[in-house]
Amino acid sequence: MPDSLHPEIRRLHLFSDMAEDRFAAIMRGAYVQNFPPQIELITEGDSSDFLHVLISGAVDLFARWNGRESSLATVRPVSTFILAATIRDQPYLMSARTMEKSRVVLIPSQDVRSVFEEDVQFARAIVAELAQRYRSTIKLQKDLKLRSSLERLANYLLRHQKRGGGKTAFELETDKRRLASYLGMTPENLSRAFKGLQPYGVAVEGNRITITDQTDLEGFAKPDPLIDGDLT
Amino acid sequence: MPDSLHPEIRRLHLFSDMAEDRFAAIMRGAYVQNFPPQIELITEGDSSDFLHVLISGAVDLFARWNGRESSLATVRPVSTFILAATIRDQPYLMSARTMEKSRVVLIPSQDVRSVFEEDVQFARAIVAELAQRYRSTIKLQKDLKLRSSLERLANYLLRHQKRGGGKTAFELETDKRRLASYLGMTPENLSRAFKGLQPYGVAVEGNRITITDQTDLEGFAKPDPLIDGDLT
DNA sequence: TATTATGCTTGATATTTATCAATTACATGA
DNA sequence: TCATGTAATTGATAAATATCAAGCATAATA
Repeated sequence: MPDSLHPEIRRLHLFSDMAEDRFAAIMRGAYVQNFPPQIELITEGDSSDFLHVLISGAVDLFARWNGRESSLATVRPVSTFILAATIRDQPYLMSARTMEKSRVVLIPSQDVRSVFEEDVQFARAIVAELAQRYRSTIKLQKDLKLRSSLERLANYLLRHQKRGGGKTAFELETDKRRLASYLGMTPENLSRAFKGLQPYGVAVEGNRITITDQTDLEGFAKPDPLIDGDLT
Repeated sequence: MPDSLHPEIRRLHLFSDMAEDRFAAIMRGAYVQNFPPQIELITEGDSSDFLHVLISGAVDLFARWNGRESSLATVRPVSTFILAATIRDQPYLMSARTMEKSRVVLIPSQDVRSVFEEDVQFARAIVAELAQRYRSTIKLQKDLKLRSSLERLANYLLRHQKRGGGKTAFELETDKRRLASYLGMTPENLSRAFKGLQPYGVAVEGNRITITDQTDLEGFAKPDPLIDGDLT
């Protein structure tokens, strides 16, 4: 793996505080791979041999059961995924596939676990990361159980808008099929949900969303920092 | 707080490996409280001043939004709750209320965070616990997004049966109203769901469930270790 | 023992969401 | 440029789930 990638990975909160030689040790065993779009990187149930770090592109984390499939999260660079499985040395609970051409660093799980035992800074960083992710999934659960599909979409749009800098118009960064699955509905109903938000000030043109009435949409969506917040 | 409670708490994986003096330090600042049923111990949004350890009784973790409410988890003794909020020093995402008369140990969050910084064993235990809980919520999310309400109930019953030793007949340990909320449905629909499982070998008599046809029920429920497993 | 409160169940109906079947829009490559 | 495949939309219908209104148990209380 080229050393030129080190700084990017090092910048991740997970690795930023660890001792230099430990970091080097972890990087020695790691290697980079490039994947075309729509490649299944991970299949749920497999043993977690590698901690993955997405360097560029995008990855969809999803799950299957009884012939059905549902998208659970999107990974965007630069960030790690399937940390919990790696740490616990247990099978992956989610599958992962590239959404676009992606570059991924694979770190042998055994190395991660060893360094975790030795490096206190690293252990702490892992705690912070896990706690953060745990809280994110709790928020998702609240979103799913407390809101209707229309409300979920409305709040998704507001979150997305905020993350993009708060501009009135912005692009969806995923196809609608996947967005529907992520929000827990069918593509058909997502289409109808967009129409349903029109009266509240949402205009859709392909992947371009325009919030024509911010106040109205927020009035309907009732965003809550304990569900939609980035920081909390 | 009476020292007699120490062994019970010490037995928790979270505290079992830490140095004796650190444990003592944590226990010094802790105190016990007894609560009657239906008391709200924690309200989401509040700052996380205490790590809670349930010693006896039962606690419901739930969330509210826009006048609605949904049960997210049940805490049974002996175990901690709201660890992630404590570690991150961020507001609670869930509210908690006693389901029955309960005894709770309150450990100042500041103490937990200090010891977490000093004690490597403790930090590791926290990692293990958080990773475990994270994986549990992922499983819940899969349950919720991939299954119908009837399937969720069927699998819940099978999990519950297993946890109770696998006997043909067992008791629900919560009122049906809460169970419905936990499973993401209305009490009315839970009633109907029980009836809907009758043809698959489920008999209900108040809180007593009898699995009259294990094979049939499992054939319908299709339990999956990656959703329903305790260990994975 | 009667009485009241509470939780649970049932039936009727409404709403939400999914499914199925076409159709349209859009991008890709021959 | 046209052909072709894929995604998105639309309409019609079905299924799942929620709501509303009684009714029926059960257990606590007077």
